[in-house]
Order: sequence, then C-alpha cells, then structure tokens
Amino acid sequence: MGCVTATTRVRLSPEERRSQLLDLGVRLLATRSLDELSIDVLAEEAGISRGLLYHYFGNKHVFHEAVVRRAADDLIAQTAPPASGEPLERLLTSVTAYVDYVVTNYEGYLSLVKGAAGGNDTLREIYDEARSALTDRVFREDAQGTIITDTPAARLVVRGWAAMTEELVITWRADPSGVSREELLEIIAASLPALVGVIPG
Amino acid sequence: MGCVTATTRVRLSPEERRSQLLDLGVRLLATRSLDELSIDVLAEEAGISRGLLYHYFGNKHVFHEAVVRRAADDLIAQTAPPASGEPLERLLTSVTAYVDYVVTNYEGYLSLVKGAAGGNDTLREIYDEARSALTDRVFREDAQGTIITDTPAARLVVRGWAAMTEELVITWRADPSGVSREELLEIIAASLPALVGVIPG
DNA sequence: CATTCTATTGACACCGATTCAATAAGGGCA
DNA sequence: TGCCCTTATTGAATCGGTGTCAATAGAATG
Repeated sequence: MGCVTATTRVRLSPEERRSQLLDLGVRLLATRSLDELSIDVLAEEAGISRGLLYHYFGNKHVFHEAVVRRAADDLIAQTAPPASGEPLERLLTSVTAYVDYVVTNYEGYLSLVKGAAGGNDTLREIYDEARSALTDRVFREDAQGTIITDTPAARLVVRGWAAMTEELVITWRADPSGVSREELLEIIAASLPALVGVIPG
Repeated sequence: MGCVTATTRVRLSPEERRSQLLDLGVRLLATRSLDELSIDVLAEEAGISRGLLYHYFGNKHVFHEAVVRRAADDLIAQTAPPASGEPLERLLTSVTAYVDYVVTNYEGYLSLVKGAAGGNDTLREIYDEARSALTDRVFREDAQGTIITDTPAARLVVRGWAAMTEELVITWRADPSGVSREELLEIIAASLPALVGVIPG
C-alpha cells in the first residue's frame, strides 16, 4: 500500500527537491507521454502542491525541458564511449551501449524521442545534443587521425545515419522477430562505412 | 482587408463543410504546429462557431487525425510513381518528387512530421502509410521481378532508409549550403543499394 | 525558546476543450 | 408565392488543467 497521503509538509533543500522532481519526471515518462505528464499528475505523484512545481520551474514547458534534458543526460552517460581504443571500435562500443539502453528503457526512451520530435525547438536541440554525443566522434581527430573527412555532405550523411539507427532500434525493439541483436548491431555498424561510400565528390 | 466578419450564417452541405474545414486545417499547418491548431483558431479562421467543429469531428484528436490524413494523402498523391518504367527508375522519380514536395511545402510538412511523430498511435499509423506508399514498391514484384528480397532484415533496413531520407531532406532544406539538390538526390538514391548490401545472411 | 528565512501551500483567475438545447437557412411542397 | 420541415449551425454553460500570489509553517540560528 505504501505510505498514506502526506500529513505533514516536508521541507527539503532546493537542490534535493529539484532533483527529486526531475527524477520522478523521468521515471513517469515510462508510463505516460511527455504531454500527458501534467503538473497535476507530477504534483500528485510527488506528494507536493502544484504551486511548488511552479516555484522551481516557471511553467510546464520549462519543466518538460528540464526533464528531457535529464533523460538525455542519462542516455549520454550510459552510452559514453571508452576513453581509449580504435576509433571504429569505440564507436561500435557506443552503439552497442545505445542499443542496450533502448532495449531496457524502451518506454521511457520512446517518450523522450516523441516528446523531443513533437516539441519546440528547445526540446529538439536538447535531443540533438544527445545524438551528437554519439556521432560527433566520428569526425573528431585523434592520434590515429580523423575517421571521416568533415564536409557538409559527410555531416548530412552521418546525421541521416543517426536517424536511421534510431528508427532501426525502435522498430526492432517493438518486434525483434526475424533479426537477432547481433545482426542488428552488424547492420548499424556496417551502415556507416557503406553510407560514407556514397558521398559524392 | 478581406471580408468583414460574417454577418449571416451560411449553410453548406456536410461534404462541402467537412472538406472546407480539412483544407483550412492543412493550410494552417504551414503557420502553426499541430497542437497550436486549436479549435478556437480554426473556428475563427473558418468563420464558424466552435460547436460546428464538434459536430463534424467529435473532438480535437479526431479532427487532428483527419487533418493529418488529408495532408498525408496530398503527399502520397504528389509523390505517386509513374505507372511504367524500370523499377529503380520509378523509385528515383518518386524520391525526386518527395524531395521537391518537402522543399516547396516545408513548413506544412514539418508540422505533419512533428505532429505524427509526437502524437498518438493513430497519427503515427497514418504517417506510416504515407511512408509505405513511397517505399513498399521496392518489395513489390512485377514483370521484371522483385528488386529486394522480402525478409525481416530487409524490411527493417528499408524502413531505416526511409527515416534517413526524411532526416536528410529536412536537414538539407533547413540549410542547403554545401550540398546541391542533385547531390542530395544522388546520396538518397545510392544509399538504398548500399544499405541493402549490409544485410546479413 | 524566540526569531527569521524561505520552502511550501491553497485558493483563485483564466484559457481552451467539450456539451447541448435552442436557432435559423434553404429546399420542397401546396 | 409563402409556409414548413429538416438539419446545419449557434452560443451559453461546464469542466479540466495551467498559471498567480499572498498566506503558512519547517528548521536552522542565536
């Protein structure tokens, strides 16, 4: 049954409260879509008044942005590439972590993607950052040199590859029949060089 | 200045009225996003009462679905492939029409995509139909035979290719610098065979 | 234990979605 | 031509969720 509805008000430090609300927000994304995540629902679940949410986040949009940002940070952290190793191998490790992240956090990830895709520019920008964290490194040059030459066409293609990867993972997770996890990873990994090969010029 | 605000109520046949409201809805998508397309706004623009919208479409969701369906039908009609010709050439013609459609109807198309992506299952399904209209033919076998063998992995890859194509076109249209329309078309067209090549098995 | 700072509340104003009984356009019939 | 009758259309009332703000009460400090 859990606790009874709050009797005495509890006073937390702003950092703790803010963090609690954001965590709860991200957790609730597994159950509802972003715009079903109303102020009412969150206040109810958190056991606080609606007014408190408006105290910490000026309005619903700001709150949504903060939640999406936290979810994106989760994703970025979980798919961080290893510090060392072959550039292509590091990318593969990252992609594998991404696939596994989506598989385990499917519902929440879906809400994140849909919310960002359907939302305002700010939301899309936040999600773009997460994508870039995954893909930008193919342009970053290190001791071994750059993997892909940085041209407008190459940027475009890599961005397209990221969109394709997202679609592949989401679709596969919804119905994995006929394709194994390893085959999926192979498709994604092999796609990037295959696509780079079609860049004109 | 246009006409003054309606003085006498005009009575249309249900078909005419319904059609008028849907057309207006699609047209307004070039200016606002789907969820900024409120009942108030539409009624105002159409010069009718809010109640009438509820008479024709039970609620806002249903109205939005109908608008998206009409916009998707537009897209499908405009990108219909020629009846005859080489399968691959027919696909290229379709893709070219798709690119040109997005270029000219950019704002409205963005609203369509965002609305479908961020919306409920019904909305996504409608948009999926439009995508399928563009891509399914690569599996259809005709006199020349099938272009791509129909397997779960192939279905997945073609779906990914469609998502990539959408991302490429939208991104390119937002900032075409550095890549010409012909190069874009070349990238998209060459991508499909390149991706089919990475299918395992 | 009193004081003070500020995290937290609850009541209220407001806007858009939704309902429904009342209204009137306009085609058909005498 | 003028009445009638169907039904397209309206407008007022309701409801649920957002956003505002002065009032309330933890808890740390002296």
